[in-house]
Amino acid sequence: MQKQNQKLLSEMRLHSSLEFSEIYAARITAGDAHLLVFARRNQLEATRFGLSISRKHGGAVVRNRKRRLLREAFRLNRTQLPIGLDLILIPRQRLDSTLQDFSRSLIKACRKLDRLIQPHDPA
RNA sequence: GCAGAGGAACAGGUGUUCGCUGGACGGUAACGUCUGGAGGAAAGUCCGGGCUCCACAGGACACGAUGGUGGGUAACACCCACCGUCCGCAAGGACCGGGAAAGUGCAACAGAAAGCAAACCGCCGAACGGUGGUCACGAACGGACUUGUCCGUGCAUGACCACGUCGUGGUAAGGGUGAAACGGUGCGGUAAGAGCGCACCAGCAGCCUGGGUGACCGGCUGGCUGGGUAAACCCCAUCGGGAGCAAGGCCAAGCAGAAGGAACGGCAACUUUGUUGCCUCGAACCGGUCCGGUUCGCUGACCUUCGGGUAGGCUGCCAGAGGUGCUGAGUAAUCAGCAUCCCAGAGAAAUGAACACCCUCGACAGAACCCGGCUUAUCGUUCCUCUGCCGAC
RNA sequence: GAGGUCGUGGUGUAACGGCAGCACAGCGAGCUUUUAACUCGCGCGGUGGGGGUUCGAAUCCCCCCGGCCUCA
Repeated sequence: MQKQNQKLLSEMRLHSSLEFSEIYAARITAGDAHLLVFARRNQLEATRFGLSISRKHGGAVVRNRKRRLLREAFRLNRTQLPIGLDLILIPRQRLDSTLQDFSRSLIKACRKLDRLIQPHDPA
C-alpha cells in the first residue's frame, strides 16, 4: 500500500497549455525563498501539478535538475498534500535548493493555498 | 633525466530501496516479469548532404559561396598526401595560398617625388657654347733705337689650362621622409654616373618536346623588367532551384460563410451542335528578373482579403553513408569483402532521489527527423609515436 | 527550425580605412547673501572579446559573447 502511494502517474500531471493558462489566470499564489506555487481547485479526487522553469535559471542541465527535484518532492510528499488542487510549481532562481527545501516549501505552500481557496468553494 | 612536438582513449565506480520511460512476454484489466534508456561535444546552428513537398528542377542574367595541386567522399567551406611562402636548432606549426602587362579606384601625415615617369635639389669641365688665363702666330697702333729687330697695348685665330658663378647637355649614384621610392649587395668602370660590364641573389622570358598526373622543381641562355592593395570594386574558374519534420501523409471530430478579382475569341479537323489540335488573350505556378515551360479559362474552380471551426489520434520516428572484429587494396584520408551485434525515440516531453562503501573526490554539459564535418566549452587521468639537450654504458 | 539587427566615456548618440568627437551628467572656479540658471576651465578615459587582411581597423574578413526583434 505504501508502495502504491509513491507512484507518479501521468494523470497527476497537467498536460495542456489551456490548463496552465487557467491556473495562471486565477492568480492565487503562495511561496517562499525556494518555490512559488500557483493553484486552482479542480473537480477531481486527485491533486495534479505542472512545472515551469524559465531559461533564466541556466542551461538545460540546471533546469533538468530542478525539474527532477520538484517531481521527486511531489512524488514523495503526495500523501501529505491536500486533495483536489491543480498546482504549477515555479522554482526560485537560486542554485542551492535541495530536495528537502523543495519538500518543505511544497507542503507549506499547499496547505496555505488549500485554506485560501476553501471559502470560495461551494462544495 | 629535463624541455618540447604530434596523436588516441576515458569522462567516477559498486550495492540496496523508492521512482520515470521505450520494447517484448504474461494478464479481461489493474498490474507483474525481463530488457534497453544522452554526449564527446548531445551545444553554437557555421557549412554539407539524406528525406519530404513544391509537375520537371530547363537556359540566360542577377545574387551568393568556394579559391595552390592531386586524391577521398553522398556532399562540403571537411579530411589525406604533396607543392609554395613564413616561423622553429629539430620533431613540427601557421597560411581566405587564383588574377595587379583587362579596367576603375585607394594610400592620411611626412617627403623633391606615391605611380606616368619626369620635374626639383644635387653631381659632372668628357662634349658645344660662355667667362678667365697662358702660349703661338698674324695684322694694326704706340714707343725705343743698333732700321729690322725688340718692348708694350688691345683685336682675330688656334692650342692648352681653369671655372658648375651662366646656358645647352649628361646623370639618376645621393636627397632628412615614409609602410612602400622604377631590382639588391660587392667589384670594376666613368667627367659624373648608370645592368654599362662581371659575380652572387631575387624576378621575368625563351629553350631543354628535362623531371613530375599536377601544383611545381632543376639546368642553360638572354635582357634588365612592368611597385602595393582584390578580407576595395572587379575579372576568371567551379558550384548552388525553393522551402523545411510546425516538412509531409492518413484518420476522426467540427464550423458559416461574406466581399472582391481578370480576360473569349479566331482557324482547322472530325464519327457534327460537342470533342480535339493550333494561334491569340488572360489567370495561376515554376518565391529575384527575363526567356522558356506546365495547368486552367464563363461558371465550377482558382487567387486575394475578412470571418468561422479544429488544437485529438496514427504515421513520418529510428536498422543507419550504423557499431565491433578480421582480411585485403592504398603513403594516407578512405574503400572493398567476410563475420557478428541491435545500441534512446519522448510529445508539458523519460536517465532521478535517498543511504552506504571505495578511489585519483568527479570538468564542460542534456537527444527532439537523421547523418558527415567545423567551431566553441571542458576538472583531470592513462597510453602511443617523435624531436632537442645533458648524463651513463 | 529559419532569419534580421545592434554592441563606442556614467547615459544617449556621431565618425569616406588615416588625430575617436558631440550633448547631458560629474568635478573645480567665477557670478550670487545662498541655491538654481549662466560663464569659464577640467578630467575620467571608452569602440563587447579573440584572431587575421592592410603601412594603418570603431570601420573589411573569420570565430566567440551578450542584448533586442521577426516568421513558422
